[in-house]
Amino acid sequence: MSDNESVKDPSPKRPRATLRDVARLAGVDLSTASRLLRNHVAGYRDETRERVQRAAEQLGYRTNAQARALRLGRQEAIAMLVPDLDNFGFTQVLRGVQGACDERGFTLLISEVPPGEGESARRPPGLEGRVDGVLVAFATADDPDVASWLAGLELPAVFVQRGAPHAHASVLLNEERNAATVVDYLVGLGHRDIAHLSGSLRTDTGLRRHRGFEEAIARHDLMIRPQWRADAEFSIAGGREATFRIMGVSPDKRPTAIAIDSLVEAIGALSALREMGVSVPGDVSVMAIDEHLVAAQMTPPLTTLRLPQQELGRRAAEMLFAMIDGGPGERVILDGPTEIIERESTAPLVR
Amino acid sequence: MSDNESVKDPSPKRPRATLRDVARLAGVDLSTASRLLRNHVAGYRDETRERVQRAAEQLGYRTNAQARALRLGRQEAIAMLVPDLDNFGFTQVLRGVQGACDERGFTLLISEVPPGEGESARRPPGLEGRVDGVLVAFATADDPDVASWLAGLELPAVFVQRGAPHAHASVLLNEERNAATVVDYLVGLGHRDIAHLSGSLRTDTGLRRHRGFEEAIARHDLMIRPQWRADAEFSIAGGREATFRIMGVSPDKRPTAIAIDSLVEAIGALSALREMGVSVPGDVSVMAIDEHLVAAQMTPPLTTLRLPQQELGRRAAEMLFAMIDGGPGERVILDGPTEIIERESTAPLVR
DNA sequence: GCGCACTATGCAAACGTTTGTATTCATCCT
DNA sequence: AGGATGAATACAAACGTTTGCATAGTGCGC
Repeated sequence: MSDNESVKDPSPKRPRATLRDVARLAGVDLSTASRLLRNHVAGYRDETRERVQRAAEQLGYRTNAQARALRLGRQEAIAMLVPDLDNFGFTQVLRGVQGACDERGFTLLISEVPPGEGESARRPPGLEGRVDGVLVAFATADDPDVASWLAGLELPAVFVQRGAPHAHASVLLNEERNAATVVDYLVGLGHRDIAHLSGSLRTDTGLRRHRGFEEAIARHDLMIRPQWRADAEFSIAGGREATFRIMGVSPDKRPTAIAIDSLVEAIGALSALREMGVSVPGDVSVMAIDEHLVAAQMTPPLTTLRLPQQELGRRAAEMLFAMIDGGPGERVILDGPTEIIERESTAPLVR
Repeated sequence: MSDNESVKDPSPKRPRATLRDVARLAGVDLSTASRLLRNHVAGYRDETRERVQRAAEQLGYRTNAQARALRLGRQEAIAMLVPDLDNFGFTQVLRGVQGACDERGFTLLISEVPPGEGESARRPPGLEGRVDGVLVAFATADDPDVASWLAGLELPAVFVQRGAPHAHASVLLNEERNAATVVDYLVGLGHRDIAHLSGSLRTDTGLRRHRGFEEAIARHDLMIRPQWRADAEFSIAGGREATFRIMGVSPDKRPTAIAIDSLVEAIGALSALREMGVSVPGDVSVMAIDEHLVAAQMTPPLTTLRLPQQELGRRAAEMLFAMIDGGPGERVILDGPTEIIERESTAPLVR
């Protein structure tokens, strides 16, 4: 620390104009000002309305969100809880949520809640009275600790993207289909020995992709070695390690393709394969679910399945809004369009 | 959309217990309950204190943040505005901020504010009355549009990481030194023809790194071709394009090393170099400022300069807290420790 | 037994809104 | 002309806290 330099005080601290000030200046009652500024009110003279508007403008009036919240009993704000801001999977979802919030005039409060290790889990403070509902993108929603904390919040909650505890409102993608799409693509390239590097099977998403994978394998009448199924955390390290497990067999027993449940894991996988001297896609094709610009920058650039994440976020937010308005929660599976981004980590099987 | 399934209404909607309820149950006055629950009050009997505490517990009382905020005139919350959640540079800073907030019991509101294209810039709504101050990590703080919006907020603001308009409170790193560190390292490897792929020169950070680079070059008594200075946006695409400019000269006029201002740009650079068939580090060494796990996964793994970003975030938050408490803003340059992470994108010059 | 200094607690106002209801005033109908 | 109607606006309560001040109760010295 060095080289500090003070700075002129930015504001002369004139206290903010209140509604009362506006009313006084416009020569009307408080209630009149309130109604006219929220403007969906008929029954006032245009002249009065204008007078109030001018007064507000002149004083630089901005409505005090807390007072409003207090009176209304609602915040017009929601929170989105993500386990890890570094995970590429979330930013697009967040943007979808953000868009929906902007439309409704809701404030979005993003909070990173690293998956809890028992009691040490961070419980973001101040959600308490600050938001009307929560979007939860945990991998570990089943964690009883997190679950009970969430319940204690007594707020409408929608689980999104990463799976949901039983009977909770949620909007998820058709993960069975997504996993199947990957398998179908790889089979289309001629592969028959396909491994699955799954995301955590403790998550709904992981389980459903697993199911989809298995069904697709069966549908194509393929066989699979037990070692070809490896479960990992949604992280670079998890992907690396699982890849060593999958490929750590004699070369003739290796799969010719690996379907990977997330981009972060795929990045780890690439790193492991390089270390093992396995050529991609020469020896093994690699394909990941999740799309992000960075996939194009790997060596080789990764073939991915792009998911409609933005729409996912938007729908989840909309459901949450509906619940805030008293509606019931639902469990919806979003069948939005996916897209295979063909890059260079996959190739037809030559034998 | 398909397969929707309704879900049992999660809450019987018992209205939240208020302080009045607690007081009633404990048989004390509202004010007593209030004081005892915020507990830094002497002068009450222990028995009363306990009675209140028990009542609160029994009713599951949680204080209503708005009411409190309204009364106190402050939110105990701050916002951090980042231009792009996809940029690796921010997550660590965010964690530092988060840590500081947790300690003070402040709520952190993260918001992505994509750099504005004139009027279309998104102004996150509801900052208005919801936070006591703002941390700004824009690249484009000089944008008059953003600046005036920020001023209109009339909130204490601290600029962090990406540079600050004149005379605004800020905490930045010693970017001159950082740039120099990179140059020194490359020179130590024997390089004398060093290019600089800068982050946007419209940012304070960009300018200061540029200055540091030039000074270091001069200090080592080196020469530099004009084409070796390329300015780019802080993005993958920006890095790619700038690299084509730098290397788009006859091979004998190419630099032997490139110092890059950010990891995202470096990722783009690697992609461009691969496309041009330039070997890294065989033909050219590449080193980037900013560290992130993903740097280890590039081909080749990138040598980087790790910045004390977490501390940066923490300090910025603390300064903001001080300003919220009425203190003056400062401009501080953080001279925290940096670390060179040596990987495989740099090599000694052989000639 | 009276005032005094405490100690422990209650009273009430205030923060800035929103909104149900009351009021004023002009107009119209019969 | 007198009451009913309706338009335009004002009154006042309420949301859930915090906090300055007032008050009731206790023990004490005289």
